Amino acid sequence: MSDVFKALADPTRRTILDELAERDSQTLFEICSRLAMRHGLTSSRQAISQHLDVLEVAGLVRTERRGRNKFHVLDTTPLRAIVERWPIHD
Amino acid sequence: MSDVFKALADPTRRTILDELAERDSQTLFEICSRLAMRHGLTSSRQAISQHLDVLEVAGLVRTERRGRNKFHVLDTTPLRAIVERWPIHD
DNA sequence: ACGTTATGCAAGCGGATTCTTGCGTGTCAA
DNA sequence: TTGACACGCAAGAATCCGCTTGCATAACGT
Repeated sequence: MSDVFKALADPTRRTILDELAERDSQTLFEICSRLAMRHGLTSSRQAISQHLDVLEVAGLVRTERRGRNKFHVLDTTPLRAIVERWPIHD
Repeated sequence: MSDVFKALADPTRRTILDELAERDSQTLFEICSRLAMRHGLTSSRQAISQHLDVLEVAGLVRTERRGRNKFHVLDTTPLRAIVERWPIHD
């Protein structure tokens, strides 16, 4: 549970989630280039790879290997616990 | 926006939000003693005071001074943006 | 088989965070 | 007015995070 909040605490990781929300099932290289093109991020491949590890441990990203590629898919179910923990009033 | 996630990244701060969700409008001393009694936390008064500052900057806690007391109330409206940013499927 | 491509692993550096420590300020009660 | 109480401020130490750097591994094309 703590992993989810720590994962969301970094702006680069939140942008990665945005990118995966737009286009699901991307490889690391796709994510790197699209982050640079569309979101103006200049992070290196290794940095983004480490961010994806954090997101995967938090359960916000699931992965699937095919050959030498690793595809990443968004999983927002851990976010449900946030809303259930502290009810939102109007 | 980033302040909200950073505030939620710390387990002590999340416990403070839990405590304020149970019993709203508490002073710093009330929060300190109830965190120790009911949640088993051993943080000092200054540490909790700094945590409350972080939560207030994030907009998750609002405060009101009366005399020498400062009352803290929970505000969950910043959490709405989280759910709206990445839609939750079933 | 060989080079290229996509990714993994791990040590180290710099900056941010958390907590402590000590003192300062304003408020209340007697 | 005096002392006790609730809280604020700020500097230092220890720890944590994100990033870089360099090398390693495995799959694909030719």
